[in-house]
Amino acid sequence: MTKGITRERIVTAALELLDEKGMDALTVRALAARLDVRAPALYWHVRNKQELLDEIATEVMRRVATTLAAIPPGADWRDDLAAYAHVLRSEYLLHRDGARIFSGTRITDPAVVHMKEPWFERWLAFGWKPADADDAVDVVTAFVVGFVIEEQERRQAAETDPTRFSVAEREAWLGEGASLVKEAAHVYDEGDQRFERHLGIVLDGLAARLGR
Amino acid sequence: MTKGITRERIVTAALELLDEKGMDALTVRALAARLDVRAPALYWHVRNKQELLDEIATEVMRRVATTLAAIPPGADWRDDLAAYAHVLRSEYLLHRDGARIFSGTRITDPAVVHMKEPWFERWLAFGWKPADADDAVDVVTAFVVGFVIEEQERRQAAETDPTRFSVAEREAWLGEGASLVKEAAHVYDEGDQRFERHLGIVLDGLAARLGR
DNA sequence: ACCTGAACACCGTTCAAGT
DNA sequence: ACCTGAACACCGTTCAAGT
Repeated sequence: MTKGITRERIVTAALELLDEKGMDALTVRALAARLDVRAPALYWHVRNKQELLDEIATEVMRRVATTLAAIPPGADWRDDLAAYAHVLRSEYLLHRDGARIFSGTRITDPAVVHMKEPWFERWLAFGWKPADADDAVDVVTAFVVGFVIEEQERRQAAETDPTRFSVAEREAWLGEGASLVKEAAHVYDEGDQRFERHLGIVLDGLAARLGR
Repeated sequence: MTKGITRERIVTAALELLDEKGMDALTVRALAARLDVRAPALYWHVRNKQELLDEIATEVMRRVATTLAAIPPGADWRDDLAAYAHVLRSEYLLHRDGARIFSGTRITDPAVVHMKEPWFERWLAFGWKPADADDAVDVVTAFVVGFVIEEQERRQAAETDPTRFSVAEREAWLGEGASLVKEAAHVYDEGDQRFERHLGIVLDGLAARLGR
């Protein structure tokens, strides 16, 4: 009870560190320092850095699942999946490089996976099969992951090099030609609006395949 | 003309190294060794490791664009986008951790972006606006990125821990309950078939929104 | 113009030893 | 059971110096 390092405290501190300083600064040594301990101490609680990352990713997904469980269920699967997509994106956006780091996650806690069950139950009532529910969740997840990776990359690039994503600079960089590509760039919108529209497209696809 | 290190040769060697040994082994020093040169030499050709990664990602996207340009155009936008999705996934799968590394790409060569133009031209003939074409490409890209990240993660995990993704082991790990989640896992399919089905869903969404 | 040697300030991880 | 000190085998990057 002197130091009281636990897996929980390690994960919490790691997320704080990540948010404050970014992925490159999330080192075993820096994490140990934040917990007022020497680096090798962490290896008593966690096998290696990969396991640490798995643990962090699991915590993030636990927050997603918990947030969702607290939301009143929607009118149909479309509402539910939209809510999932929004919460997942929000949680990724909360953490620097979130989508990159936390996607392709090896969840370490079965309880987090169990939290899918109530959703599956509800969707079956709409006539889906378990495999359909699985497809739906995975298609939406893949889309959100891809979208937010691109989104966060863009934001970071805009921070370090503000000229990079200005329409004018981009046109100069593109040089002659590609007028349609340039025209598209002119009406390019970012953030929530774009996400909403693209998510709508994906959900429309599910409606077409799995029926509304 | 003694060593003849060029940006091109560096990128080619980096891709080889990545394929053979994986992402962690793609170090500046190992890359230099492969080119029969000392590490600092690379810094004459490339500003830093991030720029090197950008250059590699650009080469990968150049290959995607080149492969696509060599394919006879499809009957409609759906064929075109399906071809794009397939080529993108294939190119990612060719390289270890490909989707993770190459997504959120900062393309360094305008010529690669220019290669989108002919596709945009064709799709406008189907009644799309440039912004629609942009949305379509980005939604498909996001989906493919997310799908392949998950796919590659799964494969890697299966390599290092073959029991991890066996249905029986997973059920044991899940413990009691979550019967629908387990049922879905039973009929889970991997690889091409799953990709085809999920891509179909996304394309259906585009059809619903942007019209066939 | 292009490359090397040497150095700096770091990494993740292991392991004997301490309490 | 939990943590430290010291060490190992690395990193990316800089920079004076060489050719």
